[in-house]
Amino acid sequence: MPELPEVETVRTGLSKLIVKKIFTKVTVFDSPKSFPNTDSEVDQFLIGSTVLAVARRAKLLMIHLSFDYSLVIHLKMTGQLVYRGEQNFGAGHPNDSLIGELPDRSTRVQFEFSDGSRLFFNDQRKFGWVKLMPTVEIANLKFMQTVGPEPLEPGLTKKVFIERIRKRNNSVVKSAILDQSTLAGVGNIYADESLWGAEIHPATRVRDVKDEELAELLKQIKFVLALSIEKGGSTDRNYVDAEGKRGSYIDFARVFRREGQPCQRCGYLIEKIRVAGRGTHFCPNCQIERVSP
DNA sequence: CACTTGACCTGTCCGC
DNA sequence: TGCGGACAGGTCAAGT
Repeated sequence: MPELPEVETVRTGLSKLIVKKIFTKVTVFDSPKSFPNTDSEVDQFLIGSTVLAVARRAKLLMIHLSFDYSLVIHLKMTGQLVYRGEQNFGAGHPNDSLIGELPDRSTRVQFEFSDGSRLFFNDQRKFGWVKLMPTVEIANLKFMQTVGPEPLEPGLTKKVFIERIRKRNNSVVKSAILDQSTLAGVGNIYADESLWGAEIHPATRVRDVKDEELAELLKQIKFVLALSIEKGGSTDRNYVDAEGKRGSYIDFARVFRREGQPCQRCGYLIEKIRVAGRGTHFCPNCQIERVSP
């Protein structure tokens, strides 16, 4: 579930909630995959440390700590990072929260701070992970060495984007933009949304897409990601922010989960097919697949 | 090598 | 209502 806008929303929320807090206790309900560190590493480098900052690169979250250590977190499909103050219920109105009292059966790790507040790492499908490591080692992670540019950074010009995506000329365009080494942060939702915006059929080979269409695709990717960050991300089923609240991008989605509904551009009914092994939503009238001769 | 497919898990929904 | 199968937003390893 969490793609760039969701992870960025969690990052923003956590920045407001946990910076300067001091870790006092960690309870791991499901190791080693969720949290592979040994007790002695945790005692030595996490307990007693202070949160300096919360950062993001692609879909990875990093909680930087004193003593030059960091917690690195990937939410994968169903991961959540939810903060709770001293009272164990969601922030705001009860309706804002998708989840009840914590920990619950999806809780993998519980972190406690010196002021009594807590941070929960929940993950129903157990694909996500949390790892405590020296901050300097983050750059050596294989993922960090291969991941492409941030789509919302000014450095990602259309020239750079076209150059990178052309390396996947033989792939279908949806697969190429889902590839984190092409650019960072696009997942299934925003792939479909941006391809609709650029009027490109998701199964078109990259080689059959013109440069100016790729430039438009990049523009649409930037647009949908920025819009979604503004809306607090997409909550399809699982995703919640650091306060347990849902995001509202889905209300603005043009194709994702809108099969059978009229296209906002032409009125044809949105269809759902499989492309690159993923559920794919598109308009069969304004996104026509082209095949090279 | 470039690209696609299956595996990792649990929960939910749909059809019989 | 019960049960089997398909499917779910990400990434990697294995296979073609």
